[in-house]
Amino acid sequence: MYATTTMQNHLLKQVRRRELIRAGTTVEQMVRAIADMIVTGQMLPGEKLDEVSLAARFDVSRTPVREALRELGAMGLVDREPNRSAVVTNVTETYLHSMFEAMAELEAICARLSAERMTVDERRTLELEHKASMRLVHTGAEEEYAAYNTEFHTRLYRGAHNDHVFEMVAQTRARLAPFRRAQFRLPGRLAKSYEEHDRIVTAIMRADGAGAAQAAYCHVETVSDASAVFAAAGEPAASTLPPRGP
Amino acid sequence: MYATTTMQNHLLKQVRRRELIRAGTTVEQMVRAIADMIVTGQMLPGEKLDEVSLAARFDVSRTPVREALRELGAMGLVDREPNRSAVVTNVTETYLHSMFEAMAELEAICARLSAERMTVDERRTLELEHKASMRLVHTGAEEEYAAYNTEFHTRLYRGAHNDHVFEMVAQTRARLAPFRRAQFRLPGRLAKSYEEHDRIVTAIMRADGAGAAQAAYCHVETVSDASAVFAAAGEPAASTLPPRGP
DNA sequence: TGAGGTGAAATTGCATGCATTTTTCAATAT
DNA sequence: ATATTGAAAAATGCATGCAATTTCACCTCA
Repeated sequence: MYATTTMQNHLLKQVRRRELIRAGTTVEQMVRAIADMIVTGQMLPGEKLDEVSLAARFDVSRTPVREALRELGAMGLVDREPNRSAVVTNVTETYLHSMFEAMAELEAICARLSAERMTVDERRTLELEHKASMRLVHTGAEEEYAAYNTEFHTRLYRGAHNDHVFEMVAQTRARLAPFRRAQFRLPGRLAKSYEEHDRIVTAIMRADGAGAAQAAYCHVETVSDASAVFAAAGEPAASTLPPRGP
Repeated sequence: MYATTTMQNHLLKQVRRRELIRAGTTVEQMVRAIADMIVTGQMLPGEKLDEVSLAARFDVSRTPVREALRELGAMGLVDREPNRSAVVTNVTETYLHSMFEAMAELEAICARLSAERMTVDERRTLELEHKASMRLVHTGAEEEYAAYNTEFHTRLYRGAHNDHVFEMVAQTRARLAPFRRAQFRLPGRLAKSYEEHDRIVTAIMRADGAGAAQAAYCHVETVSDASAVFAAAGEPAASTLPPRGP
């Protein structure tokens, strides 16, 4: 299937090795590549990931492919069942709801801790970049704003100064990614997002932990509502968080 | 190394298959077995897990062993680096602290949600079992109380009715397990634990979410302090959570 | 037309083997 | 005595091959 002679394989391996000097082992690279395809929507929930195709695609044998899939399974990005192909995780509406709710709780924690712990530098950067993002809102630069938005939230997660919380929130965010695509396509979403960020930033600058938590919780709530959310392969899933703060 | 003829292998496989009917694939079984050894302290942080030994021990080839190790790595129970043996995760004091803090936050969330969402049955069971546990405190049955304690907390996690939060808290608990052994060996710890449980249960029965969260946060805080906590291979790590509720 | 059965092809699960990297340990130098 | 080096031993990374399971097209029969 991967029809190359031993000789050729060795040559290929040498070539690949050089590319990978700054990219870790084959498996790590594959995990990143596949995770990225899932998170960015190049692979959709429900899509099959068969080992032979992936092996051909990455020009490796099935062994590293299987290890990558196992890791992706542990990360929650793909579902695996014995003797079945791995599948991009497609969660039930109930589970999706639980992830959004958990995300709101986690963001609230990060916002609260950020309000209490961010360094002067972190606060300054947060506020500066936040204000700069207004330009993107005015020009309606959806793509750019989406990128900025990711940075903004990552700053919150880092600002909490808790590595384990950071891991959890990053993992939850990755698993949620396939289901929150195109959230900035909705009209007026950019401006609303900016305003919500503003409430969070203001509270953090005041070291108002409770206020920051409340604002962050509500922010995720509206993202949860605004997101183009699909439960099972294109089936729309209404999903509203309970109307409380933490 | 695994010196068996093909013939013998097939026979062994048949035998194993029967044992595994209710245990999933070889890899899944190994993941459970190894995770259990780590969580229960049969393997200590820093201990090496070499593939050949594990293969011999479970009487399989290295291929499934490698997959199991990769999954355990993704779960955070072992550390893996390229071309190195896997090692039972041994975290820094700082990271350990961040896990305990995260645990406190997660328990607080579960307690709050439990107070708001537990069914009548769940509340009744929680209270009944809690009261029954007083007997164990009086008789000083440490082992039994530890088992009950696990059940108690699992009930809280379930009572939150949020599957993703449940997953996160379960994973955090598993990763913390190697570092919190023997927490009930300290004199008076059983009685104190019971009292703290009592505050949580009382708040939940009153549907007092904030009170339950506060009580749960403090409970983890004292567990964090009381735990025999070791950062790097036997090095004691003082670890106190900040003196706040969520 | 559709439900159910059948066998070949496709796919997964695991064993084995080879190349490469790390580890070990003794010999030598400082 | 400690540090250094270098080659043998051991361990990991990945390719390949075979058995077992699943999938799917096709056929049969109601």
